[in-house]
Amino acid sequence: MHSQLIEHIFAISERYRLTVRGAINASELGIGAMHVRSLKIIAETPDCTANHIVIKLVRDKAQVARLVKELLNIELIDKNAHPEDKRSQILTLNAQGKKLMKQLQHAQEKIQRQMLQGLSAEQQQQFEDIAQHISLNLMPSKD
Amino acid sequence: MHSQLIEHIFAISERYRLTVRGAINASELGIGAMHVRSLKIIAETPDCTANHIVIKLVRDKAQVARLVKELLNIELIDKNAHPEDKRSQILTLNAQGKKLMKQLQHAQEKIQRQMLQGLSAEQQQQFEDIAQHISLNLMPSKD
DNA sequence: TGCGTAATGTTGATATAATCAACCAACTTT
DNA sequence: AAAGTTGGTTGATTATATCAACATTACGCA
Repeated sequence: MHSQLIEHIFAISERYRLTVRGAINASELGIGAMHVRSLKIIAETPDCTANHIVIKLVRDKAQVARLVKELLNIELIDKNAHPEDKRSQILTLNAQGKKLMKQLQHAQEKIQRQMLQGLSAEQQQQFEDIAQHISLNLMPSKD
Repeated sequence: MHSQLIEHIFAISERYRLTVRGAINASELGIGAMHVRSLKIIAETPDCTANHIVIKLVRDKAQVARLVKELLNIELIDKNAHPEDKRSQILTLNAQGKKLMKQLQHAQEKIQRQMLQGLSAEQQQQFEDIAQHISLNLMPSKD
């Protein structure tokens, strides 16, 4: 059985996280991996709400609320009233957030080049497809 | 670029962790994913030391020291003097630890069957090989 | 239209995991 | 013998996660 498989997955996840952190001086900004992931979701989602982030990250809404609050505090994002639902706010990157997002993108591209080194395009695609398959297999079911 | 790739990796890692946790009633025992990983390392390593766990998990030795201490406190492992190095202790699973290890193995086999469902043996092997390749690519270098 | 339920978000409290620094004893190298 | 390194411990702090309770708003149904 592939008991080593999950250790490789853990290793990739942990090292990627550490590498991104180092690359953007996360400590200086007082943000961590989860802040970064939230920023990415806000960047790529029109009309992004906290609830959307909860769904995407599969996280407790309390936790996401705190992440959003922290991003507002360090002025990387703005929030605006939802046009239709008074409970919600629309989250967007502000100028500073967009700037950081660019830096982040450079860092992540570099890391991805490193991680995918020595792999053919076909292998990369296969790996991504299987990773998606596995992650869906592990999706918490509703029943 | 495969910016979704790392999100799949994160998803697999996080869901696996949660699933194992649930499967062995980790909260009852007061242990978490890192305890479990440490137990596995102790189980499969003759003459296991805390330092060996540090190397395997790529973790701060302070953290591993605390993990080991907690495992000693809940009486899943024993420690014995190292025959040659007074600084070290040899860690081993005791009867209770071995029992839990069996439970854990059942749980992990089940989860792995779930995660690998719908994948051919060849795909599984390819995925594991590429995962190992990627994790080595991300290994922190000494220079 | 009013009521009950669900959804969105917030806050407090607590638990798990991780990191940095300083320290001690033991081992290795010079 | 002294200096440097290693294995481990502890305190302090930070990051991440989860549970529970709550308030407000939205929705569905009788």
